[in-house]
Amino acid sequence: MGIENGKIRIKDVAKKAGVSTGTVDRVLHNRGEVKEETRKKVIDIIREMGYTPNLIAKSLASKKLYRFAVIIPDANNYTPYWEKPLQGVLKAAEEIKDFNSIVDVHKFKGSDENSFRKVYAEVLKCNPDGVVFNPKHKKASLDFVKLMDEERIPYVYLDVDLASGNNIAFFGQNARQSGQAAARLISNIIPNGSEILIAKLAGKKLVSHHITLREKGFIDFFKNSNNCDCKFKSIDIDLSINTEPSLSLKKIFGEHHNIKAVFVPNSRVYRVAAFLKENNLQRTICLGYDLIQPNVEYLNLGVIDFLIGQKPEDQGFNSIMALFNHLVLQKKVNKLNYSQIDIIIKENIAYYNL
Amino acid sequence: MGIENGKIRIKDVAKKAGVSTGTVDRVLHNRGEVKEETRKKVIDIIREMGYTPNLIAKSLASKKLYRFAVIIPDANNYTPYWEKPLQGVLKAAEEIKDFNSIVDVHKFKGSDENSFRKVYAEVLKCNPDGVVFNPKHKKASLDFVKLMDEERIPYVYLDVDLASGNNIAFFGQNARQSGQAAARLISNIIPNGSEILIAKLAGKKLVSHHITLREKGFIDFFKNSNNCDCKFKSIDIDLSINTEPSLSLKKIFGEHHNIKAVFVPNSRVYRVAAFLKENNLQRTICLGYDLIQPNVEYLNLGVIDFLIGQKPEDQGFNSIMALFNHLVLQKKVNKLNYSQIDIIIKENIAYYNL
DNA sequence: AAAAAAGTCGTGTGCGCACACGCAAATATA
DNA sequence: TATATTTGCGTGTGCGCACACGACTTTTTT
Repeated sequence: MGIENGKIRIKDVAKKAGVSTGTVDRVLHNRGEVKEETRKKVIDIIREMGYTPNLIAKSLASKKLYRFAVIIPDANNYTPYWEKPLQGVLKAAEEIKDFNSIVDVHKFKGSDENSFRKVYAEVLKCNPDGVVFNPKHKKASLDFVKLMDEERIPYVYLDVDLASGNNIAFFGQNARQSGQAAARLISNIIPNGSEILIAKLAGKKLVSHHITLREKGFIDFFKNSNNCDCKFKSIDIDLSINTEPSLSLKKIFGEHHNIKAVFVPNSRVYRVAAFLKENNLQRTICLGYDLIQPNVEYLNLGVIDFLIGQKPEDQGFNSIMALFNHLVLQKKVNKLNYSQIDIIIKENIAYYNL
Repeated sequence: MGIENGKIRIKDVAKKAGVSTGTVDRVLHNRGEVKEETRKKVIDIIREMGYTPNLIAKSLASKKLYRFAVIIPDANNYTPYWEKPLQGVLKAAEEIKDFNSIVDVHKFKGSDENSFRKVYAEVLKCNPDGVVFNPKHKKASLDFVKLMDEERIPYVYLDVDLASGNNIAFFGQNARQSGQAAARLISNIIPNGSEILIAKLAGKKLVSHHITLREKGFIDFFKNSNNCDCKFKSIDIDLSINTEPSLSLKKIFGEHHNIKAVFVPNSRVYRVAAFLKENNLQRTICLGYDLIQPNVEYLNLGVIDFLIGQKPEDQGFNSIMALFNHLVLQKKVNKLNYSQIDIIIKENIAYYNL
């Protein structure tokens, strides 16, 4: 190391400037107590020698402990999905822990806005240096964001893009575009004039913005494509009713005999797959979202034909790293970060589902 | 920091073991000069307290400079592909440079075994601490590997798996499986009884093992699938003849009128796409490999229907990180690392081609 | 003019670890 | 028994940086 290796240290700058390391340090951190004249000189020499701080040493010497808070829905039987971003978050936590940075994970009940409000109040009390959160509850999230802006706490959106606020970054999928990709895959396969079922399965009647966008992209693709005149049948299925989704699906398939494909714009596609299998409808093309366990099983059985993936682990990981880069390393981070739209079939799933 | 923050330091271990930090250090580095009895005790306490070294401090204190060498084919007009792994390598280099680690990139002429031999001789002279290389030339690579084994230099295979040698890791695609994925995509679309053209375009008559495996996977899929009786026509096209590939393709399409799909098991698919476009054969399903620029263009034009990607940037990046993890962080690294088999269509390419 | 305050700047210490050095006890050699 | 040699271990220093402390100079106040 040292200057002979091309690495300029504070010491080298100080020597050349004819001052002490302390003075250079004060200049570097804008901590004042330096005569303007010497400050200028030091700055010049810093530039001239191309000094860049050694991040390793910087981190070791710094007593500042960075605390990052993560607020995401609790993974449960209905939404095992959120385990994946969590994995990524924890991996990031491991990776930055030697840089005086720790990550606290807070979970809220996905469907419950008040639960979210309660959690963010807790988080604010901890005075975090940065926050990653899932702004699925728009109103509450806007309130949260306002508070963080006041306290100048930087924050990152995960999975959903609030589209307003001073977030330093967003990580998630371009929902509309993913619907278009899904449409292309299906339109490749089914004959002209087929019917397509769009099945929106939700915990309650809550169909999220996300899902709407996916559907929109899906339908738009067919609209804009000249050689494909398929008919759509879009239905909402309330999974909190325990005869569902069987009830609704039976009815639909009974009434429409030309349904060649089912598009499920969220991760509950395995519920539809179960129905298809039980009723010997495996030849119906079935496409849904996310590589959660039951979906993967039906894909391997050949009941689900395609899954759209979005690397939720990476999203979780990158969210934390965005905060870290912004605050600790003071690197620039991209604001809009769309994940890949992964197309998963039986033959390539082994290399995604790690 | 310190123990009150849950961070166990050498000092803490030493105190609890009733020895000095020096002794703990000797135990940690297996540097001997410790009585077996105390060694045991220290080891136990390390485990008990869950000590993990602070990588930051470790790196700062270490005077050792790690040099990694990378040996890959030179990217040129025929194989722009190799720019991608290089990008990943350079990104990794940037990321580890504060950890006393530097990366030297050496290029050889892809088609020339002697060029490869010359380069590896140079590399060995530099006494690298680790090597990442592309063992496309089997014989020469085996010789190289032998020399490295003698010098106990760890090495990583990139893109091609030599299947012998003491490599610490391999990064690349499962070629056979990627052929299967390709087959599924095509078989979904084309009607039963169609003909499928398999066009192997190569610089000379050199068809690599890679390509053979992709073809094998492709054909096997159809064999094992019961409801698909397609006919295959497999041809080799020598691109060093400058009337190719037009000449061969014209002939084939003239003789076979039921070709519904073309499978090109490497990145030269854009040459076929150009032919299809010129001859108004866009309706033929066209599938090939790798997201190089001309391929991407034809995908966006709708001439190429699918591309199979393999994240070569990640492969390059991960190869270096494997060496780094192995040598510097002394973490375990997986030996066999198959990349994802990315399925790329017009609608999702924007999120892959960065 | 003396005392207080403010403005500048150098020095020293510690972050957690690696490693050189050297001391003391145990063992070997004479 | 005296003298080498080995074995086992503690101490000290430095990696590049952040920051506290104190010293010295200049300016302000009384």
